[in-house]
Amino acid sequence: MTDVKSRKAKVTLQDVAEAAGVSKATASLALRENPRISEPTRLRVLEAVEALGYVYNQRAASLRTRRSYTIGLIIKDVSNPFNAELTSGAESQLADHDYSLVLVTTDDDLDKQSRMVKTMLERDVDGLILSPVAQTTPESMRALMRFCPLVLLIPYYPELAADCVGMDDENGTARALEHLIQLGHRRIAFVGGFAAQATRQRRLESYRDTLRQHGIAFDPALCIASPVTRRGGYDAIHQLLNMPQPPSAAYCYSDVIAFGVMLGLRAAGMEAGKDFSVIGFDDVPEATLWHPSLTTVSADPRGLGENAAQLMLRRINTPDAPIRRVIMPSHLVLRDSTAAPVSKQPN
Amino acid sequence: MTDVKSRKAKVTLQDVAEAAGVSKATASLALRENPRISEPTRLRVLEAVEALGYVYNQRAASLRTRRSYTIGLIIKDVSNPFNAELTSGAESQLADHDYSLVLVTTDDDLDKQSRMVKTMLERDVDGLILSPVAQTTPESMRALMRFCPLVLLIPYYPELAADCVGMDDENGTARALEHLIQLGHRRIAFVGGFAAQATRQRRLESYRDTLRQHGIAFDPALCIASPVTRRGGYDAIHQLLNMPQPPSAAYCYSDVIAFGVMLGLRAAGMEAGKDFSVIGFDDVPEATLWHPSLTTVSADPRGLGENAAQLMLRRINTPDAPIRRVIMPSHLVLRDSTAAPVSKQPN
DNA sequence: AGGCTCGATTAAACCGATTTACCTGGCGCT
DNA sequence: AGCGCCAGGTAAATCGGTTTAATCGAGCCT
Repeated sequence: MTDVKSRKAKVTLQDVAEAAGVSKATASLALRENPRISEPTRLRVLEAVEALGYVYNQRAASLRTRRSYTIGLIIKDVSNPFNAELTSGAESQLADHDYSLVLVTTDDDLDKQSRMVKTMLERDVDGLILSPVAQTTPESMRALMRFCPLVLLIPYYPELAADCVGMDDENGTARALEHLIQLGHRRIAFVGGFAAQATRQRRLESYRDTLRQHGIAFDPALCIASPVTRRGGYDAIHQLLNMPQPPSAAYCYSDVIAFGVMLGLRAAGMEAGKDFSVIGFDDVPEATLWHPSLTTVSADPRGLGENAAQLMLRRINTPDAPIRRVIMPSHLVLRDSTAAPVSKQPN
Repeated sequence: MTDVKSRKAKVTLQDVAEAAGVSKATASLALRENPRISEPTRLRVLEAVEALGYVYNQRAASLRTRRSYTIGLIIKDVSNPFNAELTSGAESQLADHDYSLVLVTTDDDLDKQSRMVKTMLERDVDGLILSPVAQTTPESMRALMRFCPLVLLIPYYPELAADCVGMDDENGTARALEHLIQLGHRRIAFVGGFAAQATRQRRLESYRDTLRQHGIAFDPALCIASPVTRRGGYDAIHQLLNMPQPPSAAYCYSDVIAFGVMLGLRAAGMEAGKDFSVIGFDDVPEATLWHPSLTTVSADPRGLGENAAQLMLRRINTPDAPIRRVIMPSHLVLRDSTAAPVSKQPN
């Protein structure tokens, strides 16, 4: 129980070995519970550890073992609740397996992403979980994979042989639109996101397909691109309501957009779930809290993070395993922001 | 531009040195831009780096330099928006100074906290930013400080000589209550949190003081302890409304509690901002979105995280600097969840 | 020519662990 | 007694950098 005041006094394995009257090698093996070390000596070492207040230096060890037990998570921004949940899921999953999470954000900037990837590689993480910014090229990802195991987070590259976890955009979108169509809606807007986003492209396609299957013509004027922010949704709905033939419902690229749409509706004297129907995507915790609560496609962000972590651990433990793409099922959560259209619009 | 397929082929500084026809020492010094190395050789080294695709191994270097450029952040849970913002602030601040953030969560469990602290120490972080769980003892913190620089996150220990960043609970609380009193409220509840929480103690004290200053008697029956969850607020308001002399307003320990209270009011056929006044604490992003939007004490979680990171960097760079306690100013944000009481209650 | 200085470079120690290959003493067996 | 074997330990190499002290050659001066 040495109560040294100074912070400098780092106790090393060497010190422990000396205190226990054994060699450094023995001390190391004893701590790793190697059977070659007899029980009595192991106990002596353990005592010395206790007495000196030794703390194991994982960093030093990793130099030899070539395992840092550290995974990098690169996302655009933690404050977004979807990403916060995702991070939470990944962190807890990794912690359960004695891995640590080092978190960096890119602010959706390709340049910063490159810098951060470099930093992570220099930090010698055992793997990288990456939610790439929109402009990321498949080539750069391929290059990255030569340096460390990689799990891709949402926008997946079909041409890239990489583990990844995404969402079932198609099914989610189809369910959402079928719900609206069933309620009687015919003019349904698609709101938010930009054309460059792969995820949006997939959803947009499903949107189109589903409409077609139900004999509804696709009207490009009803597709509004916008930043993925509340403001984006707010402005988009404003634009839509001012059309000569406005829609009666909106399928939104994300909950955040949907919130903006709902605010915009209120500002226009309308109410979601009464005069207009709104569906989001993600099911962030806020979705249940809004008034009216938001009907949305549930994407289970936490599960996404957990799965990404699991894929990573699997890859690390069996590097030659076949690549796996996990598609998280998504389903429609019915709440109060959707209703039949206010009539007046014939079948 | 060697396009080796195998991932194993780690290029080391030694390889670079050989390729550039210099010694390992020279290569190292060249990369660190040491003036002792002549420009021509430095360029040769740089070329070799490029040609071989060398990536610097910060981990190996840290063994000698004794700097890992890594800070541990230990919080209870990332999915809580307040903590997500805080994390975001800390991360971006650290990234600006080439430090990385390793994130771990405790789930508000003392045991897990101990394990995580140990893990972080073994990972040899340069410092620890810790938001301690309620039962944490000052002694354990003091012990921890012997191992690495420490910045404490909210519940601050007056008896502990540690850098910390907290919020101005007193001022925020006083403003909130004065606002309610000004509106005409006399029976004002204090809702949420548990007696063990230091933060709650401070706010409760300010609550009491402010009431006294305005000649209002303190009624312990109006103070309801509860878990810091929506459910906690929901149940608490239920209990309060069933009192013989129910309050007309509630000052809540956190926004989350306040949301629960508002839900509870609605369930009881009442509406915040009309039949009852509600004030929260934290100003999480959701607060503006609720209907009615929540009057709350703004605590700037992102700023909190940024300040914590700054304190940490300062401590690392000047270990002997006097300890600093940053109190983030908090102010009342007036929104729609407060109004004059429904009369009937005389002065 | 010899002595000095100085700038550029390098050999070798070091950081704190892991791990391999070798050593040693005691025991059982013939 | 002699031999082999084994359990229990240890010396030394290793991981990939940094840093210190030493080396080396060239130029300058007298």
